[in-house]
Amino acid sequence: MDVSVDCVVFGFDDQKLKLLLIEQKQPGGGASIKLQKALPGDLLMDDESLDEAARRVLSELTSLEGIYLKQFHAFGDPNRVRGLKDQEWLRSFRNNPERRVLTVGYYSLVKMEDFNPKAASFAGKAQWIDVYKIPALAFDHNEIVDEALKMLRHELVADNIGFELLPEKFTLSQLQRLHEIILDKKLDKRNFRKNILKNDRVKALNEKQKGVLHKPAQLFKFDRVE
Amino acid sequence: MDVSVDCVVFGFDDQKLKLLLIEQKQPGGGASIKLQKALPGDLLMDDESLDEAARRVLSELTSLEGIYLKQFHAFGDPNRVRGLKDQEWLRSFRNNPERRVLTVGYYSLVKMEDFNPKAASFAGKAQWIDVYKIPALAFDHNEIVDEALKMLRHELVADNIGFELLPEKFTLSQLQRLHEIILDKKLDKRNFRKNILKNDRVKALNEKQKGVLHKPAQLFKFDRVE
DNA sequence: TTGTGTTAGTGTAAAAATTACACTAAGTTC
DNA sequence: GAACTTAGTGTAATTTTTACACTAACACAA
Repeated sequence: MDVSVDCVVFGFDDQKLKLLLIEQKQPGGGASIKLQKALPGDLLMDDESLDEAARRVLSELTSLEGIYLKQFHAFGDPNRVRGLKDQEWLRSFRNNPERRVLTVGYYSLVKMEDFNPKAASFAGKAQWIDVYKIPALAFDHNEIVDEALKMLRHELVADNIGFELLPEKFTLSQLQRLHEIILDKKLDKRNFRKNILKNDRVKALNEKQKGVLHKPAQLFKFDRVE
Repeated sequence: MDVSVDCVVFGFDDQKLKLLLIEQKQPGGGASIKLQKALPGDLLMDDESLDEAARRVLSELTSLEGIYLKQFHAFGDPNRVRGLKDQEWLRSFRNNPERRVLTVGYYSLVKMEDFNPKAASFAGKAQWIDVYKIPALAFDHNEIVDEALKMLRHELVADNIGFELLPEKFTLSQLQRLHEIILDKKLDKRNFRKNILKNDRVKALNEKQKGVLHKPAQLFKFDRVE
């Protein structure tokens, strides 16, 4: 059996929660097939752990290091790579396209400003897609995305990991908007701020927002070291 | 690469939290090797999903159906089956003992009364071991157990799954003792009861404990259907 | 039958956490 | 300096959580 990892990479652009998807590679030789979008992922290499593989996939795609990355579920349906389009594609790229593939899902939080797919070397291969407008993906990737979303929503409130999706310096309004969009519900401004600020690792900076046409907001950072 | 599932099966005997471990099979042919205890598990069969495999392992071992069972983590260290004793054992039982094995961990909650290892057909192969006295296990099974325990502790408070480890009819004192032992801390009786009883699915029965030499306790059941 | 041992079962007041809610402040642009 | 826009702040009411001690019901022994 083959084993792969797939990464569900979340990003946030101040308006929408997005997902990093890749366009499947077109096989060489003219015979064009129906391409689908897919999660970035790869087969495990011989001497690589699951975490290493996931980190490799991420860094090959984005050149980013030190990104938030967490295993969340293994997907092992024996038919998960047996879809028609999936088989067509696999026949072009795998020695054993029929072979069963188990995949381990990772979800990852990226500061979107840190990665511009257009600028990356394999230009255009990857793109940020609105999480609420995901098309039909290859394999069982839609299911994997759904699970990752559940996980994200859960960890967002349980562990306050929202800042992983924001720039180093952020305002509390940004963070609140992020929560509201991910959880799809309005939050009370004052209560939200109280809640965030009781976390000691959220530090106010001596710096304000600039170039906005209203009262500039205080900037904060999240202190990783305790 | 091979893929297996391993089941961390918890049980509770009113005093201790226990784990179902099996003694590794002795290879035939006299050449006795050092045997270790291990988690029940098996390689995936060709057309079997992960969940199905885990359920099969469990039902082959205990003949029980409808047991609480949940995937919790995949373990993929490339060297996780390369220990000396592990290799020795694998050489006796596997065609490709060197082959890398990824395993997916499941944790499972069993009513201990439902399964007596002594009585099962492969008598003596399995046994209940105190979770706080686990010996060195085969492969990375100690690590798997540790992760499962974390998961159990978390779900016990988050989802109140304690009754899965108790008989159909149980008393609140039993349930409290269970919580205290798993979480390793004393709980306040009154607050504990309030907390449990605000869950509508915990139903008082018209029945009391019998044969105890003190005030008999009210029995409760957990209503699975909503 | 009475007393003893043992666990079951119950309520309340104090403290802490969560919720709901509305106005002033600080910038920008015209 | 007026208009616009978002930032930022406190308090009272409600809910949730905590701490805590005595009576009730049974078995057994005397």
